Amino acid sequence: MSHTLGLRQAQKQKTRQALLDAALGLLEEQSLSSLGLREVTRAVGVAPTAFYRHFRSTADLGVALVEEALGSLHPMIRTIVSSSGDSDQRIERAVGLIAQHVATHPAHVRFIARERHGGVQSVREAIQDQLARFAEEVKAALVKDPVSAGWNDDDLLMLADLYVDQMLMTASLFLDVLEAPEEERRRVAHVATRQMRLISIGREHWLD
Amino acid sequence: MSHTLGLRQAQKQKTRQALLDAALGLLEEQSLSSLGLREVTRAVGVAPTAFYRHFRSTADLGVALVEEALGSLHPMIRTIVSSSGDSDQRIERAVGLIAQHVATHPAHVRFIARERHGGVQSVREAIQDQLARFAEEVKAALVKDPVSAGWNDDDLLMLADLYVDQMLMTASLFLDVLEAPEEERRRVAHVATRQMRLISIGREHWLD
DNA sequence: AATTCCAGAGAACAGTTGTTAACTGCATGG
DNA sequence: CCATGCAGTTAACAACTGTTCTCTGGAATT
Repeated sequence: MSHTLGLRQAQKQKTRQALLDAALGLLEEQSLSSLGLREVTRAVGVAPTAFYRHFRSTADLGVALVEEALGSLHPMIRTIVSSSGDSDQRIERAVGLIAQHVATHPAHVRFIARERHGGVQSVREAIQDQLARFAEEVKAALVKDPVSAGWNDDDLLMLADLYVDQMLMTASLFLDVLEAPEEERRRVAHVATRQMRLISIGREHWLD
Repeated sequence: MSHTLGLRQAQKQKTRQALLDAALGLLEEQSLSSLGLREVTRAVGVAPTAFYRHFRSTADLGVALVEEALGSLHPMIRTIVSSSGDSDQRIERAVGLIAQHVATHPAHVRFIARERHGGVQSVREAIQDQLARFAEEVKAALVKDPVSAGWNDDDLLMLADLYVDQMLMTASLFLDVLEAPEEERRRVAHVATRQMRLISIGREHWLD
């Protein structure tokens, strides 16, 4: 893998990224299934036909956006699951990290929340795949935790799924209050923290 | 309130319902923000301009669909929360009812899951409002449960929200496997049941 | 029986869409 | 240095969109 690209390919990737960025911006107030190819190229300042040099369709662009959006989320997950400390500390740190990620990548979070159940099949599938990966990763981390002693594989995956879903729900809630006064943002964080805590308590008593 | 409508109004409501039904059908493979008014009228077999006799815009129609879709869900919630028996029995009955509702009203469930985070603000808000109502209702039922003794209002609402979200997540999962072999549908039901159970366990030990 | 009302039809509008084909200019590799 | 490759342009297409205005037939009201 040469990381020194020719001027040619460098410029190409630059426009490609511009298309992705423009699309992400336009998707703040609509869904992917209504995103037009001309709309995107117009926002970038490039001819409509240039779009085809990079993507077969807007659905194709959507799949690329999934990679980008969930790629940025991946390192955060690793940080959360590898975090040390007691249960409450880890939960508060996790909620804080989620809030921070939503604040720095709001468009990514919005895109995933929106298109996870959205109208474009290929994009839905791409998201499901990546989330399944995340769940596997969470599960792998759970295995190493002493609390998980005696748990079977199925139950570990069911808990991992629950955590992933809860993480997305929380992220979406943070997104809704992004512009709201800090008081309300703290309220959302407080609710999310206690929901996570309740799940953790359920986890600790699962084998009773 | 006279429930005997004139021929006039009866025919009008009939067309209105036809528009709603056609829209719901078209929304199986796209999102509301890409649904065209002409598309809907064409599916019904009526002139495009007739649309305006019933809705200001497709967003307006979307809000009407929220009423319809979540209206059909309301009685189910009441059944679930007023269900008797021990925790495990109630959970299994709840999961069964959700599965049944998804099987009988798949388009409604898809619409809510899709547009909850979708691209049309007014519809998103309408869904949030209704879901907040549901959470209040769940909370009201939780108060009556002896397990909730000593819980404060905030924690009850946070648990109610968790239940509502979990219900929607489960419904969406059932939707994904609607056409799948029964084995996989049973697997989904099994996972959902254990997730609910884990939450219930957390609830029982919340005050420890 | 005469009048009003109104759900729906019809036609026309300016503007938009995705896709095609043939092009231009410049970075690239021989 | 010259030939090739290819990112992006230009022009044109048929098809589609939301919205307006005008009209019509039959139910509702008097």
